[in-house]
Amino acid sequence: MARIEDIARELNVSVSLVSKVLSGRMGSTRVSPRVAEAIRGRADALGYRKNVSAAGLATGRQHTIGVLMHALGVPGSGIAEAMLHGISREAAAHNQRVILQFFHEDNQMRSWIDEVDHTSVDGVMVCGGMHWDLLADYLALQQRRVPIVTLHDRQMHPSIGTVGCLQAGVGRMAAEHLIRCGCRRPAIIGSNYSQARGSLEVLREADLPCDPSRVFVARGYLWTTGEEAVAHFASEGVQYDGLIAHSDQQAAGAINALIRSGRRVPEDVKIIGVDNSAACDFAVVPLSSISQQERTQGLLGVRMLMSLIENPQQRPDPVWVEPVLHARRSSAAPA
Amino acid sequence: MARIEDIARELNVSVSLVSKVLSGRMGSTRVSPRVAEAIRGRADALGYRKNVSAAGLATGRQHTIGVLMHALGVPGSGIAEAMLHGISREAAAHNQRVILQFFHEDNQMRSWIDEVDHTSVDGVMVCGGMHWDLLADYLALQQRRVPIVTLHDRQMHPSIGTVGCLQAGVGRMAAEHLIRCGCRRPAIIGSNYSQARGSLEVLREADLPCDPSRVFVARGYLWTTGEEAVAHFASEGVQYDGLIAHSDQQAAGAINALIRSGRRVPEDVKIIGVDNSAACDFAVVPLSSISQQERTQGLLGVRMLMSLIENPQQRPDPVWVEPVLHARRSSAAPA
DNA sequence: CTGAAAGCGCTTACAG
DNA sequence: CTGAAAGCGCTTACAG
Repeated sequence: MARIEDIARELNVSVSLVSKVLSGRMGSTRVSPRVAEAIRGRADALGYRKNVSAAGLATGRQHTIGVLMHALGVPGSGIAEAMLHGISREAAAHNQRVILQFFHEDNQMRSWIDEVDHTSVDGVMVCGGMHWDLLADYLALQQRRVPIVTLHDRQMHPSIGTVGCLQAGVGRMAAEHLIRCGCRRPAIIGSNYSQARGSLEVLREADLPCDPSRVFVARGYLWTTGEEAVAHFASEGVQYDGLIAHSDQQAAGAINALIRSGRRVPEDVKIIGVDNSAACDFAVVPLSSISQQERTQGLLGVRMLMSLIENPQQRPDPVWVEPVLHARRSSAAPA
Repeated sequence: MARIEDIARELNVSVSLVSKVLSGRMGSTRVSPRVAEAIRGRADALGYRKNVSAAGLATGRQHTIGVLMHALGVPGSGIAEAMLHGISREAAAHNQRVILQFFHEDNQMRSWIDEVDHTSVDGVMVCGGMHWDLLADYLALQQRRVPIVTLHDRQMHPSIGTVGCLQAGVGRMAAEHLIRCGCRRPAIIGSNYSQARGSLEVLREADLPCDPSRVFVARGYLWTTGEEAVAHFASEGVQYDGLIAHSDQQAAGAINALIRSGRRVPEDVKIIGVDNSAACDFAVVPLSSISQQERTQGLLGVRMLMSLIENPQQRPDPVWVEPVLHARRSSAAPA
């Protein structure tokens, strides 16, 4: 509960000087090292801690960023947590606190944003599902001088900073990998349009079958959709020697269904998922997967946001992280 | 950027009155509904947002709680995220912001705590691994008038509020379940001492084999320890018809190893894990598991912390949530 | 009952 | 160069 004033009084120096020394912002002021040392020593001895509200009120900087996480990732994927780890660590490196709020509905998010301005956070980061309905709210927030960075796979607006991973690239990587492993007729569990498009492009370029019948359009990323896809392709008589899933859960569900129907993975069908979740390693057949580097996204997102906070006029180009392939046995070529 | 003063001036009322109306704390003051309405209307029209730093400085309440998360849960378990969801939602219900920081080492945590006092957060919640080394820091934080609640499975100190799940109870539940499913000779993958003890108690009470040789002491909760346990019991010649694991990853690793060695789950060996993670549903053999209700823990933790913030003198009794059994095929009794 | 005024603890432009 | 003083925007005890 010691205040700057207490230190100043005890040391017979001005409050200004103590403030300047303790905040490290000396301006044009000069102090003898002796005095500076005395001030710091006294602060320590008194257990002085800066009152962040008072400092924030005076400077207008809160040293706080808001993180809004909109239901991200399939349960167990661990991607939301990875992103938060990246954000948390990088924010700490920039001496920023992180205010976290999870959301399930647009309206919760809208009312949170509506209450916020530059006196509560220095900037805002939005993670998870992209919601065009919220664009107007994001822009309104910017008007209130709160810079915003989204961690999405598309840039919603030129004035909104974005870090993400291009989904078409993920889809391309999956298809290229299966082809490299010897697949000639991969099928696709298509939950993500851009990923599916990327995969189909690669198949077309390689002169492999790529008609729409080879894509099972799923509504979601859960393991059940993987089972459904296997059943669907069977009932439609679609032949395939590879399966591109859009989540690891999906891929796991598909593996289970295939094994149950007597097919072998990877001998008969090679499979690859997305998320590189922990379960890839301990699946019956260790699962090949593609990581979108969520942790790195979080880190780069914070950097971009900090740079926007320093210089609000910028319109930074979107940053796209490269997906990373993790090949495991589910896609292994015959030995 | 509108301030209370702007509203007051436009409406020709006092700043005090506007503050009282907008904060809803009228004290002994009375306003006509007409004036109150006018004030609120003007605030809306001007896009007024309370400056939380100024309010915090004046009242001493920050409407913010700090959440320190110390590497919690095996990757993919989803328990850290569940806990955060519970915390985030309940904090919002109490109109509190959540400041989140992840930690990997004691010292990071120590220095965070050391910088904090009641002018930056109203209270602190500690989740994840229990670190006795930090007890002194927690108590020092309390001295600085910051109440603290830990989400641990033991109470570290009578003055520290605690919400958790008693590990012996988890162990008991696992053993009781396997016995109910027909196991007469369960073995244990013992990563958690208290859980193992609980299971052994139940075995002893049921007059089933419970000598130490039936516990494989593992160092960690990853799937590899599950494989190691199966190999260990095989090489030691330990016979078992049930396997109690202390994480789902472990259980999954064990299932894989058992299947590879030609044993059937659940026919030859019944297995149960802990965490009730998403992967339980899409494992080759859907995995029975025990949930420690992390989401509920988070919720109750916030409630306890809020109550400590209102009334710092309390020494609330620890709250232990009941573990919840989720039976799946891996432990199914013969049909 | 009402509102002017002091105060929360810091920062910094600027008078001396 | 230095430090007194004003100011950040809110809250609330208390003088009238």
